[in-house]
Amino acid sequence: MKVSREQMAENRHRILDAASRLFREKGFDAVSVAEVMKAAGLTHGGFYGHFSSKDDLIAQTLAHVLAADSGGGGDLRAYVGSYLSPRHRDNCAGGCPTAGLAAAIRHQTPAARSAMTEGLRSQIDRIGKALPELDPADRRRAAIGSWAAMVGAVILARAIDDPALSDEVLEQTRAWVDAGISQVSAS
Amino acid sequence: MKVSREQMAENRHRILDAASRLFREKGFDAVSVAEVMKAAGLTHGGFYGHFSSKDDLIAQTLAHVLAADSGGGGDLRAYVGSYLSPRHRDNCAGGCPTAGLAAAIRHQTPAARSAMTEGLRSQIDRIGKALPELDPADRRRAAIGSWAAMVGAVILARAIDDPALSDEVLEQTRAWVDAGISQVSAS
DNA sequence: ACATTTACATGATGCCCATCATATTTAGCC
DNA sequence: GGCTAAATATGATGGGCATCATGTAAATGT
Repeated sequence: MKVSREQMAENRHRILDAASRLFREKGFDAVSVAEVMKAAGLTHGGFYGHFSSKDDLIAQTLAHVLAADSGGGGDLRAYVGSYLSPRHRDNCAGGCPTAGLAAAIRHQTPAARSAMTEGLRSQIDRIGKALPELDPADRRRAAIGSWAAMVGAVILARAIDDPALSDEVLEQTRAWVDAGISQVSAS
Repeated sequence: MKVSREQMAENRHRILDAASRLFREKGFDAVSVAEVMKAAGLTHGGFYGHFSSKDDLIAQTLAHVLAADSGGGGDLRAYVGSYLSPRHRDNCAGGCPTAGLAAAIRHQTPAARSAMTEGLRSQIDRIGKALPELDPADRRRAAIGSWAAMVGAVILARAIDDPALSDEVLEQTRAWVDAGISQVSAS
């Protein structure tokens, strides 16, 4: 059955949101088109009315979720603390798409890689802007280094089965990043 | 045809090596059992004589390659420099299995996660041992923070399509880690 | 030497999934 | 209000892949 233009736009949005959560939770390969559509409250048939392929869905989902990902707007220390928390580690589906998906993007289409590139660029800028006390060169270095450590720590913490070590990876990285952004210029 | 016991052991080793390279290059899902066997110079039929399932192959491959991964044996700065190099970024198949596979381990069996846990533990120890000038608490923090940043930076650098930004992520992270391991105690 | 076991090859089997074909219903326009 | 086009549903289709079944030949032990 046909639906209103407005309804269609909402459906499209629901598909992207559902895909975003499912991809972060289970990975691109482990999620079927039908599963995404079902999670969006539709059936698999209408999929190709919205997207030209699963690869297209992946690319558009990435652009969608990376644009929405508003990182360190306020206090950087608080952002780092919540990013490197057990709560975030355990919340893949609702968590940072970079931590959840970056490693898989190597195997995706150019459009997906391009979306990731823009996402990374703006994230580095956002973190840099939260470090106004540093001079520009140190600021960029601190932003990139901190972000790499944050993403790496969450990926490592999620990969292992020892909860104590996983917690420790998060907490030590948090302390390490905190120390780093307090005293960059002394290198 | 049957082969000598020695030949069989060599075949098994070749399968693990081929799987290790292919998994790092293309990811677990994108590599078929038949492809691994072919890369090892065999056909798919003999596979289940060596492994009970593809999941079993994944777990054993991880244990194999993580045990072989001798990280920062010598100079830590040199290790960091080669790890965060364009050469390593571009060499997935022969590069660090943690950078290539850690993010995918979330979706694997408990045996695979367990192998990853032990691999991380020994890598943290290795890096820590390369920082003898620090006192123990700082040493562990520096080892974990540095390793998280290294892994995260390579994953990010591999995920994006802008070579200049990719190079910059590696180089700035290298400088950031270098600075961090020079002056941890000042937090 | 021979029997037996065993490692590997060839050749199914069955499932899952991306994508396509067709039907149905209703929104959008006159 | 009726016509047309569009959005979604239901129902194929075809390929890839993990796994299994069976054949074959050579290594091993007596």
